[in-house]
Amino acid sequence: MTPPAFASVGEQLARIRRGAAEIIVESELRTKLERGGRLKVKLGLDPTAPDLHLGHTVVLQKLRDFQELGHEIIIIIGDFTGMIGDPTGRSETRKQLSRDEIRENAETYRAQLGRVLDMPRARVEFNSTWLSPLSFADIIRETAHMTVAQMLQREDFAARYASGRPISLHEFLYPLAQAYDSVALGADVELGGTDQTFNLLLGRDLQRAHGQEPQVAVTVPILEGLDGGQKMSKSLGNYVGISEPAEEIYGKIMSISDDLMWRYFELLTRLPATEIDGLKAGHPRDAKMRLARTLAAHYHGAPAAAQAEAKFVREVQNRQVPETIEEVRVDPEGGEERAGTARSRAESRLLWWVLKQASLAPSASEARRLIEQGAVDVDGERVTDLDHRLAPGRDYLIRVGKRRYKRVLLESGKKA
RNA sequence: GGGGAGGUACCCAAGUGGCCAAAGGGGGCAGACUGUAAAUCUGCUGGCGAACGCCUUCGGGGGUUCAAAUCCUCCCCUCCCCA
Repeated sequence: MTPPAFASVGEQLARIRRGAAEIIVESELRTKLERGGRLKVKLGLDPTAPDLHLGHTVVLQKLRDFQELGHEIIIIIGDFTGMIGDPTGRSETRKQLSRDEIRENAETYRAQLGRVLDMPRARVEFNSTWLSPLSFADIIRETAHMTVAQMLQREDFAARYASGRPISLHEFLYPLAQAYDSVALGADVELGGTDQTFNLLLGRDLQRAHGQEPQVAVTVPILEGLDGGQKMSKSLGNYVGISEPAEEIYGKIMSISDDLMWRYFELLTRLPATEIDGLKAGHPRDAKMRLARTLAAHYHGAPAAAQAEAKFVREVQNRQVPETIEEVRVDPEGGEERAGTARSRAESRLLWWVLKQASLAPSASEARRLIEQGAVDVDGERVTDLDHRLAPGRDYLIRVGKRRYKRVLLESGKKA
């Protein structure tokens, strides 16, 4: 495949700048572009979390920009560094992944990355390729290029050090390993979130130490999660995965705050500014629907997005009962035996017990709380009576909370 | 090596013999309000066929006591200061 002819340096820079947080150093980037060759543009990915979410797509879109500008993009699967774990404040050493797990995760990555990048034209590397052969002596030589004071410039190290929380020595090696990747590749540009700034800069230092021209660091903003506060991450549960069904993406986007919505418009879509301004003038709900539709369509196509929207309007805005509801069979004889209580079972079962059996509540206590708080509907009727019983031999439409429906068939219990 | 401070529920953090299933905050869940908004207000937030009660839970193991998050003891882990 022939790469498209390079756009002018000015156009390229404009494209790269858009949505970027920082370019360090922009004049160096200009120089590199002016030479006219394909730049090696690197992005490192952590192999332990192969489920990409919208937060990841911010930087991936930027990588896509470089790709469309004709440069060589290189995805580094951090299979070696993955065993260290990037110290993000949580002091947790990760377990080493097996070869098979890594291979499997890499495949998952490839499939998911394909939703944003042109994978046939992308280069994928595993950093174990050059990191595992390093000897202890090699590593010592590399560590000699950095100082503790330098490490403590990194914000989360500094914060932990200041507040007396532990910093394991090996955590210092993560940025070093990442920097070494840049050396091994001779990277011209490295991308990352702003939280990666330190690591990217260390790459520059290490490249210099190896007599290479330092890479340019291009950072993108960190996307806030659905809660609008912390960054989007799987472990915080405030994320939208790009592999999620269109209706999930749609629904999750509709639940974000208005403030956050504009942020998402800016970082996740490529809508022209004028169009966004137009949306700001209208009803925020409509703007949010537009955002939800746009993102759902991006990963699942326009038809699926339209369907998701229709479903949302029907079930959520118009509060209609969903068309498809999970059905659960509950055996009235189920559960643990308890002396003296078996008699009443066959005739009827307490609602809270049924909720637990149908997995509508994790425990009987929780089920009771939900009933007491008015969160439970049976066949459209709110039930707040803890003693409410259901007769076996028929099914019930039970709703818990705003949107959790299940059709529960309480069996007759006359088996054998 | 010496000295000091700590490890409490999902997270932070009170509690230093019974009134402790353990204050307060965050988070979460639910209700009200809505645009499934957000914000706000209110309630709930270990488990067990209610309440009463019982069981499990205050780093881990032993022990003292009628009674232990709290006292003793050994062990594990973290941080600070000095060397």
